[in-house]
Amino acid sequence: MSDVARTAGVSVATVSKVVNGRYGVAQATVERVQQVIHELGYEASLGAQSLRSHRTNVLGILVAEFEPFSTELLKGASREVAGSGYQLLAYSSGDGEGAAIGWERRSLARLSGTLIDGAVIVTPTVIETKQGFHVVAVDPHTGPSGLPTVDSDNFAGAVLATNYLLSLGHRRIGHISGRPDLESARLREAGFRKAMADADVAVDERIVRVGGFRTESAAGTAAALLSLPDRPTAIFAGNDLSAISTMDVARSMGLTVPDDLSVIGFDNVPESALVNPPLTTIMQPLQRMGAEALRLLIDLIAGVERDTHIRLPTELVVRASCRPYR
Amino acid sequence: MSDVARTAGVSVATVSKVVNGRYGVAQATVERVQQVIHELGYEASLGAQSLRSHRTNVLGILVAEFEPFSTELLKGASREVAGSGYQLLAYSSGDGEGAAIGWERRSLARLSGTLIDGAVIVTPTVIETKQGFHVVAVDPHTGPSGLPTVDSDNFAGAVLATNYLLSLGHRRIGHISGRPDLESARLREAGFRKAMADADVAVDERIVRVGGFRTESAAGTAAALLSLPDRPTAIFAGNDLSAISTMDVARSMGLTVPDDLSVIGFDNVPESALVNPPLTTIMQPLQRMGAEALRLLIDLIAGVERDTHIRLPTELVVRASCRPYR
DNA sequence: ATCGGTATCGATAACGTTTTCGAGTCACTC
DNA sequence: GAGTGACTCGAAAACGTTATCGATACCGAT
Repeated sequence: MSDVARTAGVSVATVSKVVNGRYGVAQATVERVQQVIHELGYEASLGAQSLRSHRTNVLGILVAEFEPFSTELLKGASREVAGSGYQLLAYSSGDGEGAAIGWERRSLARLSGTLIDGAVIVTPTVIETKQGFHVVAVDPHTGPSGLPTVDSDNFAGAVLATNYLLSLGHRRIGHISGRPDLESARLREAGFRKAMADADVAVDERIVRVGGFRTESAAGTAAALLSLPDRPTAIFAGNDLSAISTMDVARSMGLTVPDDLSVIGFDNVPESALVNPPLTTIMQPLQRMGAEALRLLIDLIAGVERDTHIRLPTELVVRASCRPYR
Repeated sequence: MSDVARTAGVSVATVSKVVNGRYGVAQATVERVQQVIHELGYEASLGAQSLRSHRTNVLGILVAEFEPFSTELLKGASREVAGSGYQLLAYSSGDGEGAAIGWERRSLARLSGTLIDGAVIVTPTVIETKQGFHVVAVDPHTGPSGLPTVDSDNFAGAVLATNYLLSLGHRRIGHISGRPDLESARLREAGFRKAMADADVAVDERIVRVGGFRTESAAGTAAALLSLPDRPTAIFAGNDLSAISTMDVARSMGLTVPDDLSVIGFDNVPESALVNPPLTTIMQPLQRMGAEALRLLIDLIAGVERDTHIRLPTELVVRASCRPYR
């Protein structure tokens, strides 16, 4: 900036005023300075700017890692931010495996006082919101709490999945649930039980087990379920990862999907369409969730009065991993 | 930070030393300060930190938008950054459509003096590298120039695609090329011509036309090609978007793919597996490109001597959009 | 000739850090 | 008991920007 000032023959203060379009600079000076800025390719330093003015027109989206789930959200957010006058900054603390819990608090502390005007946090655990700074949570571990939240209807989606299996004639339906500390996992299990109850089908507790939402842990659970003497004819997995893992295990045990076993997942990650057979699953509108979260954040900053909890509908996506019983 | 200093009964200078593990602080003091830091949940402000020290342990990845191409790169980069001691910050200028060219220069200027220690830039056009600051380009418009670069073997991939169509017996093969200002598009066309020449098949210039890599423009080109009296029996599209667009146009003209027309794409974006029929295409290892770019950047910063141009192999992915001629 | 008002600009403090360097304390040595 | 060195700590400057406020110049009016 001082380069620009020197070249244009003015002070840095004047350059700053020109950059920010403040009143009190002669028209001729404005043009001259802008010319020099253009020539030198000057661009304000984000760091210094925010340090002083606490306003950057940059919104943050904080994720533990850039995996399929969060990158889909990112796409949606990116589409929404275009033309809003904001820029988007995605930040990952990069501690592999999200090993260090509390990443969301630390990242937020690092970026909030400075750098960004507001943030979308993906699947946060604990969240104490510093006041005067706006935060939107997407799919938080604990379900909608005090924070403005965007999530999808996990309960209804689980009912959808279970009813689909029931409609195919399955009665002996197993469930591989997610991590018990996650609200979404609890809701999916609850939806499963509700649908079973409504259909007057008793749930056999021996075929409802924790799979933990991860490939390896789900594989263990699937193997246990499938080696029972009266194994389930269909399995509702808590997420697509678990479902895919279940199909692998089934194959390795000599079972073919969907002939010997129907499997349905949850999430509709891109991979679910690529596996063999393509996975029937419940879609969460991830991109739309990202877009809604960003819109909500922008509105909050602008002071718009609105509903601060958005729940988006889930949908059944029928592919080829389920088949009528018998 | 001054809060921490006051609570711990020391000066901010001492706190800074503790945070950065500098020598010259008594063991007892270190422990007391760390205790207070933990209690107050203090985290250094990225902005102020970089402003002063020009070292943040944060690497940037600059993209025009978060679309499938760049988010795949991002996944790869994210995996690579884990455990490296760096954090990852993805930045998008957010001018929809990349309308404003020069976004890469402006974003870089905004973040480089401060905030990030180095950057990966995705599909940049012009790039003047400020010295003392490390930049890696992924798939640059102009091909490998002075900058350290990661790209995939577009030429060999195009040869692969063309040879596949030839091996199916097609002779009348059309090509919908990309934007002429992109090196990758030029290389793909060149590969196409090379393969045709090697097979002693003449290229009919009327069925080689610019499609521009975008859905709408490619649709126009496809429509023109397919309404020729002697339309091609197979089309090699410059990228998957163009290929998908071509299939749509073919369908709307009453042609079925692959029976009446074979189509092959390039990129292997996730969407290509989801369309009907699933698209046969050439895979670029996007995630691996992201990972390689990040590794290269880290090495450059560390001063490791190494090759600064990485070209990754492409691969044929056979799905269902091509069929033998006759 | 003086004054008030307006338009324009620049000096300067502040934002939250890091780094340098000098000052203070203490134990030891001669 | 004074000098020496090692160890610990804090004052202050600097990074690049923005906001405040006072300085200057010029104009027209009294």
